[in-house]
Amino acid sequence: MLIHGDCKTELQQIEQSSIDLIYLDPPFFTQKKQILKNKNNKEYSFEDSWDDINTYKNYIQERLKECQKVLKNTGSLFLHCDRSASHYLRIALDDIFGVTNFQSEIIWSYKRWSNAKKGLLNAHQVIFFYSKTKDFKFNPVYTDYSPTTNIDQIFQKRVRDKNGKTVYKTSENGNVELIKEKKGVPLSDVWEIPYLNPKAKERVGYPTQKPIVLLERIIKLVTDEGDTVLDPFCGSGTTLVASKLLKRKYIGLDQSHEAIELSKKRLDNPIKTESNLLKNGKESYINQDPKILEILNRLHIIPVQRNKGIDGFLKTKQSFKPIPVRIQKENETLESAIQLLLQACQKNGYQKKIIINMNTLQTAQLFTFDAQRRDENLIVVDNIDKFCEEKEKLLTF
Amino acid sequence: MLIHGDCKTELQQIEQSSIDLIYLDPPFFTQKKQILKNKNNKEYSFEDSWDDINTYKNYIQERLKECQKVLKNTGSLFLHCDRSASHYLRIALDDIFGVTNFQSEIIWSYKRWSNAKKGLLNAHQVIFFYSKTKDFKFNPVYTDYSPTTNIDQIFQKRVRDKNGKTVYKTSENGNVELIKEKKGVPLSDVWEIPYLNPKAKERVGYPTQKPIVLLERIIKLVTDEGDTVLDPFCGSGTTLVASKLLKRKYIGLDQSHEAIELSKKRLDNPIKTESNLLKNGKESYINQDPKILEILNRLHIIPVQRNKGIDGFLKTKQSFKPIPVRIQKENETLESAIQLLLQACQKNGYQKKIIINMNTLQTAQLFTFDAQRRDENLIVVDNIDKFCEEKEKLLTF
DNA sequence: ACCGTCCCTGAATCATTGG
DNA sequence: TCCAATGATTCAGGGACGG
Repeated sequence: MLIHGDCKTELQQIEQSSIDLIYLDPPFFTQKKQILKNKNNKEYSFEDSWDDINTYKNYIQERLKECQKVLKNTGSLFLHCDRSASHYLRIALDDIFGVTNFQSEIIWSYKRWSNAKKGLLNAHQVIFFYSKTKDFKFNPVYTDYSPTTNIDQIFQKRVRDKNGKTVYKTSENGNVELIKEKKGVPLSDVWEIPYLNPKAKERVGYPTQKPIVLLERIIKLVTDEGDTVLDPFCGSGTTLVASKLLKRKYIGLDQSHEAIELSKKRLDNPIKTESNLLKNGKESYINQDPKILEILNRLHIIPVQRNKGIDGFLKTKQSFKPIPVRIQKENETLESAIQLLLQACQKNGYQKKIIINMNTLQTAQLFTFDAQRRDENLIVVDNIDKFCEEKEKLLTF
Repeated sequence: MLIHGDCKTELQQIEQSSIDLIYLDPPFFTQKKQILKNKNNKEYSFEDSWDDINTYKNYIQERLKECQKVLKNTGSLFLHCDRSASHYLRIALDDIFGVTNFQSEIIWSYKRWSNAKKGLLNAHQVIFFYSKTKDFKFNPVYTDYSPTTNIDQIFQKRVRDKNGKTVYKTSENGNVELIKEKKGVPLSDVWEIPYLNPKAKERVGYPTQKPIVLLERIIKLVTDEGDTVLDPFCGSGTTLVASKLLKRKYIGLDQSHEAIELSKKRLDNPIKTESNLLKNGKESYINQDPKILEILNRLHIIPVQRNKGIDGFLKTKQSFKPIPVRIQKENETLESAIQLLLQACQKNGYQKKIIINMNTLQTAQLFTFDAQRRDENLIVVDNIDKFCEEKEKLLTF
């Protein structure tokens, strides 16, 4: 739904406690008129000059109050701003939502073309995350371990010794005991997401347009399919497009008729730039050979950088499992690959180990077993594609 | 110099306009007593519980006013805080230093062991950077280009076309014109610096201890050798240790006698943890061979990821120069290395080109010249170490 | 001295072209 | 058809300059 008008009055028309997520991207108090042209030279703009900070503060405050009323008890609000007035906005939010409902100060950090400024290059904006109550809806997101994490070790069980100190548990035979799975690292409050590139197709010519991926992350975090998302300053409609792509209901408000028209057009034909940087990003895998990494990636294996014998650990949809994998290297016999893997696993009690056999990629069968290998709980994968298909099933052993 | 006492009164004893940098790391308003034990089980603590936010605000405000007075006109203040009270602190700073002297909201982001909290993992703290006047001292820091940057291109000159649009300049013969030098990417306001590891040698057992590298970055940014750094809440003395290591004068204040004693001890025997993450970090160079990268690094050459012929561009202490370099590869004759480099340089008007000859690393002479190569402005470097030594001189051609 | 306006800057990265 | 190399475009910018 798209509504043309000032959100202060329009929000009063919306049923109370009916919205799951409000994302606001109001003027930032830059004290400038924000102008941009689209590809057809049509100009879009909005005014962001104010008499003083108090005028601005009151303007936002009035609207935030209305936002609070329409939120469900399980709902959340994300307020996007920058250093210009973030401190005043935060105080207003504390006031309206209560200090205890402050959840996060999210930092959106990005690389950006630079300029001649004396001092540091500004490369972040701030998003305040408040919930209406402590019972807010939240879908945890887990990320990969950093390449520096010692993945061998975090799978080990821990106990407290007699002094109450936590130590890694070792069984009688000197082996380490392993925990079954790890979910990964909870998403942090610093989000590195590429800035909307000058050449991106996603750009529509509206000033200060935000990337769809940023909005998708927010929407997924606190809503489910079918929930309702509201953006009181919808501008070019990024929030609404992201909501639509994620099958959420959406309500967009804006004072500018042009913004509403533009949003309508975008919703009919949503274009989203797939960011390669975001996809491939920092997993710029330091030591490993690109070919090997490609295979690891295809098999959803988390790469290990610091181990002679182990190339990675297996990952399922939900978690990492302590199943070490080695891919046979180019100048390496299958036997020596196996030896290296087994050596690296020696003192660790891994239940299963996997070798990817690179000699036999074309064979129809999935596995090769023989007696000795079965004893060692070693699986030799002969057909990567088949393994890929059936992995989820196989991992429930 | 170390002074035991409340900085409010002690600051009044310090000469006005005499300090180049103040770094403060006051209590964050966590409403908890901060306690930690060192390796010998000695307990350090400080109180961070307050009646209300106003008591806290006043406490800090009074001390910030004294700080402002002792700063030189060219001086700067860095206030370290976290989300608990950053908004109130910022308002106090705006008030005391003036909005126009706000320089940056620095985000110190780090990876951290996770906890079970519902919501996002807190993984950043905030450092506000204010200058006393607009004429503050600032030593720019430049970082490497992103691997995705088209370095070939950004060396090209640009002009405005008849429509006033900026385009890259092309001379009559179709060649591109190049600008003389590039400095690199200005340091941004988001700093990814590893959190002080619980096991780091650097740790002395004082709660909320900050990493020395963080302080070093701040100190280098706004002071020179011989300048004076002041820390009114010096705690374990990290600021002072960093100042000492960088040959700055230092003044440390703290109300806790134990903190002063600890600082004294640390200053006598400073231990700094070298962070490999920070050193190797993002230079996880995707395509290039690690051996090649090591050589590039040794020669202070900025790597190019996306070019068949060019391995990197030369970097001096101050800037990058558009001088392409190729390192002869393992299975490559010198002649074919030269051909590849020349080919890659064809359309670009590079003045000089450099080949690193990997066959002759032991020879005493630095260069090989012959007539043809001189015409092509090609220098063949036969001795890397010698080249390294004399590079700065040679580059002033 | 202050404000608005113009003009210059520069790295990032997606889209397009080329092989 | 798919990479790799090249090109285009940007300014929740920022300083200089003139009224």
